[in-house]
Amino acid sequence: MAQSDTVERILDAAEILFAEKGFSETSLRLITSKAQVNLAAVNYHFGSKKSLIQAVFSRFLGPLCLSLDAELERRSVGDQPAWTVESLLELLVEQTLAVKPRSGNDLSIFMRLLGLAFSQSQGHLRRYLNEMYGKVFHRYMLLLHTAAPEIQPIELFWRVHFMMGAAAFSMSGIKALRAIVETEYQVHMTTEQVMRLMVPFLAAGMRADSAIGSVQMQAAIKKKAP
Amino acid sequence: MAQSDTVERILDAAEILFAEKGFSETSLRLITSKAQVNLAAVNYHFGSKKSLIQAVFSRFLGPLCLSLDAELERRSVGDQPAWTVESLLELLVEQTLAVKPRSGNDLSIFMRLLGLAFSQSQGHLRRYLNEMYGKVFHRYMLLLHTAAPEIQPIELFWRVHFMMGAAAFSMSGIKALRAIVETEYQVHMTTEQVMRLMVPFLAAGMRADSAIGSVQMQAAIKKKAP
DNA sequence: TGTACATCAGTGAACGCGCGTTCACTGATGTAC
DNA sequence: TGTACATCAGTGAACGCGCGTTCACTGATGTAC
Repeated sequence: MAQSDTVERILDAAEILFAEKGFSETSLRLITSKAQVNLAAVNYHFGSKKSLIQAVFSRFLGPLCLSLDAELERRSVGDQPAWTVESLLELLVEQTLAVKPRSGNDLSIFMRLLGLAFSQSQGHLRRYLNEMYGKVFHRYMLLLHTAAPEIQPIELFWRVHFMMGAAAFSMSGIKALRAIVETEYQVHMTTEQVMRLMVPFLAAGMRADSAIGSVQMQAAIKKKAP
Repeated sequence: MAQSDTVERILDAAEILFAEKGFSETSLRLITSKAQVNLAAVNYHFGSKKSLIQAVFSRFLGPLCLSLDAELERRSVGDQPAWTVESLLELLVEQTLAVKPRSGNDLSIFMRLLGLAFSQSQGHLRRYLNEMYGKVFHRYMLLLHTAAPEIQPIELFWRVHFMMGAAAFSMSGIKALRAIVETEYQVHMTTEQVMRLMVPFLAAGMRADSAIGSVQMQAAIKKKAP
């Protein structure tokens, strides 16, 4: 290899393999052989497998969060129309779709990685993502709160996670699911169309009547001493 | 150990450890030392680690699917009230909660295991679960369709998967999420309360206005020759 | 009742294997004088 | 311009470790005659 595209090649291979098999089921030997680089190159460039995992996430979450934050900033000045739940969800879809063409990879890879970040017990990864991107996430959460002020913050928190689950799960298995749709209903759908199908589903869920009151939730609330 | 509670002890330990760390991150040495049995006992009683994983799932999914199927059967005869989306979701929650007290384990363990079944790439497990419990799942899907006939089958298909995603995802990370809620909002919530919070969210999503028309989806539909 | 054998749950030690990581080394390129 | 040295990306082989699995064995209990 002339000069260093090694780092990019490792990231490309790792991204695909992690999405396919999970983190601990993907060995460095598998990654380096797919990337056609030396086994020791991962530790040379990244230091450890953990750091490689974090780098894979940063490569696509970095630009996404940057442009998402910029867009939120842009619309926060002047007399822009107020955010609605739908427009916030659509913004997220737009921004995600815009980041996609980076390496020609299928969008489902990013979504599946996102799902893994939550479901696999990689404590270091959750800490890293929270430290790096927690601020944008929090800002987005606040806007959702202003767009749906009738939902209590706690319920909003859970609903956001229900949303993320629906997205991460369906997107991560989207290849197999699209195949089923194709044979079962004779309809071909793109990943983008599935994402757009998700918007009204999620928006309706976000706007649903609160369940907090009807679920004897209040009894469980304990205010801690300040 | 006098006589064989060894099998149960292994299952108890494996269940907890799998839920905590995932399948491949949990070694047989960890399981057998927690269960206080000999390392070789797992292979003696179960044959392999894969079979142990399947046995862990069967122990709680078996009774759950049995009683869920029985309940669906019971309400299908005579002039019972028709199913609604909400009542179907609530039935699922009730049945899941009813199975829980088996060994005094926290419900979140079962939920996290269910989440792992989808998100970890254990092909053998997905095949096994589909073979064992696919029939009840299909029956439940059909009832959902009769409860929400205004949703086109394709969109219903996707919405069911959005639902499963929301459930599997939030439940599989529930321990960490509950901890966040506790520190951030000073509110303690049980897994059961979170599950009940999910019902109106999912039901509203299921009932949302169709997006198929407004999403230029029609243009993509291609009818295949019969 | 006594003996021989079969069954079965469980055991302890070892097996080979693939893992992440390390380390001494190479060879190309840049820099100082 | 020539030489000595530094830097840096990359390499090949080996390291020790923990893994799932295997196997010969034990000791208690049941069964046949």
